[in-house]
Amino acid sequence: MTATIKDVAREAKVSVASVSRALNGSGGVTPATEQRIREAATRLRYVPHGAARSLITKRTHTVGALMPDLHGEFFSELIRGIDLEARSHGLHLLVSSSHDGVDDAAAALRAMQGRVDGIVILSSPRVDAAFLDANLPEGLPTVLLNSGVKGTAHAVLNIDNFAGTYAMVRHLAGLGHKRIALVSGPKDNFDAQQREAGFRAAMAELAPNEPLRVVAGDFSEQSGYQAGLELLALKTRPQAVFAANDMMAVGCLQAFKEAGVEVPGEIALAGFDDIPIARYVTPSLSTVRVRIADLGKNAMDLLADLMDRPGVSAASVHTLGCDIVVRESCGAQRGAAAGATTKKTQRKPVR
Amino acid sequence: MTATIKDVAREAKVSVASVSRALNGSGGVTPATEQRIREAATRLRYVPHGAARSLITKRTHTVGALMPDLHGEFFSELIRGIDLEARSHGLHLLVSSSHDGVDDAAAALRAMQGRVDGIVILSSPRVDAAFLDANLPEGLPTVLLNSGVKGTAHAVLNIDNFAGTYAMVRHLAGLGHKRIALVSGPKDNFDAQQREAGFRAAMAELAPNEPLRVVAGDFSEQSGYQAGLELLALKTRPQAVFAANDMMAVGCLQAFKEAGVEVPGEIALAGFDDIPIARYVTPSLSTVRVRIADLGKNAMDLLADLMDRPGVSAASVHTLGCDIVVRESCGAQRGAAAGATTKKTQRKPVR
DNA sequence: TTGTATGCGTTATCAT
DNA sequence: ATGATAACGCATACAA
Repeated sequence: MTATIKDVAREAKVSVASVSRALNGSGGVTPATEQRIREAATRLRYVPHGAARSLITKRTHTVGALMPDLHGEFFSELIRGIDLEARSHGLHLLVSSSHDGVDDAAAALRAMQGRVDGIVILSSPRVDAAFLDANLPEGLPTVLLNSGVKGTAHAVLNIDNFAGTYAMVRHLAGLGHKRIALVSGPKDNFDAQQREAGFRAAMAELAPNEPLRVVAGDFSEQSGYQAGLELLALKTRPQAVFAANDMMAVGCLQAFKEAGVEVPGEIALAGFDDIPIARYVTPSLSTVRVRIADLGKNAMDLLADLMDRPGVSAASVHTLGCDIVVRESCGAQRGAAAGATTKKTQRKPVR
Repeated sequence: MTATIKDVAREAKVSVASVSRALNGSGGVTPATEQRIREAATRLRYVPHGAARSLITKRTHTVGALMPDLHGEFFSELIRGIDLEARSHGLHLLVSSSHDGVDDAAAALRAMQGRVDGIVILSSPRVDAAFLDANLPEGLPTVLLNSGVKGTAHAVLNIDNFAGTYAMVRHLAGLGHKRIALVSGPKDNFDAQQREAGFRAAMAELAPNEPLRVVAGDFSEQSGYQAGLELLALKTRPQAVFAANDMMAVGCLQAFKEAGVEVPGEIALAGFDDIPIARYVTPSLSTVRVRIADLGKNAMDLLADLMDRPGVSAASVHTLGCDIVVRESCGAQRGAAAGATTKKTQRKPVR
């Protein structure tokens, strides 16, 4: 904070250029003088001034993470995955979370100018293609997470919602359940859309003669509870319920419990996400596991890749596979058994 | 990323100085030319280069957050609280989490040099007073979270573990339980130490004739499970168990369930933290709630305060109160009832 | 009101 | 191998 390169130069009786060379290992400096310089540096507790360095270097060794206002496990695990991998690439992490409005996000993005070498963006309905075009500096390496935006010039990494849902529906069908209902998520949410698509595709194939039962939710526990009540009121009750996320499944479970309907005895239940709560409810919840930290790690790897070779077209689409986790709520044999259902982080370049 | 202040100056046909003045509102510029400059700036999508600006300004408008490798709710809520409050102060957040080793943390701290105006540090056994003295740049505003370090030159903000524990023990005692056992946390963990101290103080006062039953845990669910088994094996079983955190309480609960011991009928149970899982286990878990986001918010406020007036001695100790949350596991009437038990964020300057 | 010139701390270029 | 010195993009003291 206080000692600059000049101080070190004076202390070691050399020029600032030599100090820079010695400390950066650029070569061209006698072992003897390097030794002297290093000693002077530690004696003065010298640490290069990041801003000054990046001004000339054009590199901040920092990546930004832009995400909406999230609570809970998803956020922390994602950040954790990104940060861990960033460190292993020698990069730091500038986080800007908790922004809800468009202008809020835009301001955050602008503020990252000249402070980051690349950005990971977790999409939300508000942060779409138009927004990015308008606010993202040209040429800044960017990775979009869970994004529906197509045909952008950016790398996109998605959870394999479709395959995960499909696999779970197949599992339920394999247990003999044909009347499977879906509790869907918010209409404008990308994950929710894909999960519903997966559900419809699976049902069309596995139970083509069943009428589709879809009741709308919004990813909240409360909406899951409501959906649970609606489902119980149906003339012909479903044999199984697939909720588009775990929180809604938990809400359903509560509704079923209060109505005295046994799970999985009278009705099977499954969710999506594998939040920590899933294994602690009674009965424990079968679900589709998303390895969130891996999502962050892969995003960071993708970004580091883009940063390494600038100018190259970044457009590509990647997918992170999910596993299904069978617990008690869907009536199968109890156990940790998890079948890998979707290919791991398969890469499919967009044309 | 590409347009600099010079480009704007050329475009608006003025000097760079005028551009700077106009865009920073330093005054001394005709409304007409200001208008012209602003238009040129937006046309060129000009955004000031952060590094360059902070080089001359000596201000980065960024605060750092240094924390150990944490999963889950605590991390995310803390970051959320800090980030939210940072934004309202016009500050950005540079996160460095997930470091476990001392040198790892030291490197992270060094890397923040010249990139932040202040730091929030979540202490861990490894990050102690000596570490901070050695690695913290002199004069950099710093707030220590959940730290046992005394007599440092920094502001310290702690959870009121002592009072929270005391209040819960009092609640249990008020329910008629006198034989209360403690499942303690890691010996080198500051929170765990304070919670044990609170437990001992409460027992000394509320059940002075009872022998102390303390079984060691390490904050993990597994250790709680083990502790639960040990407690069941005791000649005289405790009437209530207070676990130093919720995860251990959940472990206990599992042990009790498997042993066919009813909670709260045969044994009452309480935890600490109020993690989301607490309300979803059966029976739901009574616990001491820590408002983690508030912890982050207060830390950020403290830091902003320090940053505002430099040079002033920062030494001070602050405490964030907790509430007890009564659920089913301790046998009281069901309900949300939460009594505020400890003073809110009281301020006690250290001499 | 506006422009010129200097310096922030560093790396990179070019002499020596 | 080492030292001057010019950038980097910006804010500001000073001159006009």
